[in-house]
Amino acid sequence: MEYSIGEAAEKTGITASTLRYYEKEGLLPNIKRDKNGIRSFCDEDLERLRIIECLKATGMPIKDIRKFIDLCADGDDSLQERYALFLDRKAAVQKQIEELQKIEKVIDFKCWYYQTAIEAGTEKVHAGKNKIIAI
Amino acid sequence: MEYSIGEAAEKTGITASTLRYYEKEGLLPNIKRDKNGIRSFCDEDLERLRIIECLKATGMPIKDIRKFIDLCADGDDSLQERYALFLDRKAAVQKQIEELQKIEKVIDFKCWYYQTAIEAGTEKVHAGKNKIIAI
DNA sequence: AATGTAGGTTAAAGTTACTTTAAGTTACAT
DNA sequence: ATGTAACTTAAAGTAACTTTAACCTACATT
Repeated sequence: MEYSIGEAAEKTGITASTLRYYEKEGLLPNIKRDKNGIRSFCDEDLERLRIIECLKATGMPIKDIRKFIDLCADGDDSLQERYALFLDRKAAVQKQIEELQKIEKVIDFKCWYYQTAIEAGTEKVHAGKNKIIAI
Repeated sequence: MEYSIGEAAEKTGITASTLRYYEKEGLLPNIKRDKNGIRSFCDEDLERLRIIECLKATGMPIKDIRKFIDLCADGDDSLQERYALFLDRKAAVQKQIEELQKIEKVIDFKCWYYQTAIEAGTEKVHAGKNKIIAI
C-alpha cells in the first residue's frame, strides 16, 4: 500500500508538516516521489515512523534517532549496536515511569492539601504545620 | 533560610539561568533582592519551585503554570480552581504512565527482534514473517 | 472555458523552554 | 593591585516543531 502525506499523517497521527520536517532531518530516507514531486509513503515508512515515535517517547533527541536510522542502513553489521540502543531506551523508559510515579505522589499530597483546605474554608488550616508551606 | 541563586540552583537542581528565566516569566513573584540587586531565595521559594517542577513534569506549559501561580496569589477564593487543576494533572500523569508502559512493550519487542537476529547472524531471520517489517 | 477547492510543494518566520554568550559589577583573598 | 568567583542584564542560539506565504496541479462544477 502507498499513501499520500495526508493519508500517512492520518494513519500515524503525525502532522504532514512534521513528516516533511522528519524527512528533512534524515529520519525518513528514500521516501518515493511521483512525477510531480509528491511524496508516496509505503507500509515500511509507516512502521519506521512507529519506531521513531517510540524512540521519541523515551526522550531521545531527533539527532540520535537519525543516527539509529543510519545504523539501520548499515544492515547486519550494526545489529549489536541497535540492540544495545533499545536496551538503553528500555532503561530510560523505566526511569521515566518511576519519575512519574513520584510526581503522582506529590500531586496526591496537593490534592489532599486542597481538599482539606476547601473543607476548612481556608488554606490557613495548614499554616505552621511542620514543613507544609503554602505556595 | 535564605539562598543565593547559585545555592538555590544547587538545592533544586534547576540551573541559575533557568531560575532567572522562571522569574522573568512570572513563576517566581516577589523574589527578594539585596542592595546590590542580588536575588535571595527563601524556603517558600524553593517549595514553589518543587511544585513548578512537578507541574512541568506532568507536561504543563510554563504559561499555564504561571496562571496557577497567579491563582495562588488570589488566596482562598481560588482553592476550588487549584484543587481541580491538580485533579486534572493527576489524570494527565496517569495517562503518561500508561503511554510509557505501551512504549516499553514496543521496545521489548524490538529487543527480542534484535536478540534473535543476532543469534541468527542476520536480520533476514525475520523477513517475510507476518507483519514484521525491518526498519 | 473559467473557476473553485482540495490536495500537494518549498522556504522562511514564529514558538516554547530553555541555554549560551557577551559584557559588566561586586566582594573577597593573595 | 590583581585575580577569581559569583552575581547582574540583554541578546543570540537551539530543538522540535508549527505556521505562514506563495505557489502548483488535478479534478469537479458553472
